[in-house]
Amino acid sequence: MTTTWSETLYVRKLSILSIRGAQEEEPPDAQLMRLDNMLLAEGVSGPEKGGGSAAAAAAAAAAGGAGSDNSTEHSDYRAKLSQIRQIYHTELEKYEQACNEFTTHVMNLLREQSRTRPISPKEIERMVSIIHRKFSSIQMQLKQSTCEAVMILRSRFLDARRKRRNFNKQATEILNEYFYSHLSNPYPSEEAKEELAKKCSITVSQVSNWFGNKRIRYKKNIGKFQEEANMYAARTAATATNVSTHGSQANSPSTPNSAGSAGSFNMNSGDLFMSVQSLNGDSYQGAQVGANVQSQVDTLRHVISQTGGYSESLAASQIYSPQGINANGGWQDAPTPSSVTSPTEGPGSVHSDTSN
DNA sequence: GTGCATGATTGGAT
DNA sequence: ATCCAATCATGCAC
Repeated sequence: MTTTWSETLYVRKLSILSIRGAQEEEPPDAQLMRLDNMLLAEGVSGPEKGGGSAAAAAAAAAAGGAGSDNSTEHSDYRAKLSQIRQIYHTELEKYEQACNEFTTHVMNLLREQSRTRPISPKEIERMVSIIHRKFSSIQMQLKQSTCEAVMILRSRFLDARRKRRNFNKQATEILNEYFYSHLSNPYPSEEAKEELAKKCSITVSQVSNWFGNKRIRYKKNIGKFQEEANMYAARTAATATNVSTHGSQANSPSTPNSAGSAGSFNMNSGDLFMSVQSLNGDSYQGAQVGANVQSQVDTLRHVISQTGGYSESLAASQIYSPQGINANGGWQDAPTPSSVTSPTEGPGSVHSDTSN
């Protein structure tokens, strides 16, 4: 049995209630009072209407945030809560009725027995109290399970994951554009996050989530994202007109160049070879190089002009390791790209991308 | 229905 | 505090 989110959630909350009861540290009245209070607060046991809607409104407000479509969910919540409420009340009534019936039944029995043997009023009192205790424990169970039901209902409405909505296409494009144009270091600053959030009309933490997910998923399966990368790369290239002329220049030595353009983010595993292979397709090259120009071409040209050729290891070490995902994986090892790009900072406007 | 995509959450590492 | 990695729960295409 794997515990679901709702189970863990309500079990955590419920432990406050149930642990004490199990320990019997305090009179059961206290536990009963807690249950009663909770049911009252949730609007289950209180007056017909009032507390319930307040609790529902609070839950919906907490869950909905800025959402405007929570009215249906709100009514859904209310409907379910009133369902629970109804069940609770009918059951409670049933128990009370049964208790009364059973008490009178026992009283009648005792009365009958009193003809044959003497029965003290104390004995009657004892019997009645036993019956009442039994029924009140049943009642407590009912209250507890009702609390559980309300907890589950509430946690369902409070859990954001249940109302996950995909971001709209425009937002995704903006985020992807930023991601792929900052592929060498896809860690937006706080300000950048804020700006992206504003542009996409999402929250900053959603931006953070998105980048966290994107980085990890990109790294896990670079090959899968290659096409997407190329697409956004081409788009960025189209906007970066001033560097497009250099693209062809850097384009001529095919292998190192394609590796270089891809190298900044592909140095993780066997995926590298896959992506490099795909990049060697002539249709990709220009776009890919053009896309990365803002952050890469200057570095490339610098290295190329310095080495004068392609000493494989040298080129690789100079191009890949500082900026890209290194052998250990992750961009994390290059947290300050400025130190990496600083050698090339003089000739080119390497940081033009960050100003985006 | 099933499988993949995706946003959110959680726990651990730094 | 931020990030990564794993995972959850939902959305969506088939």
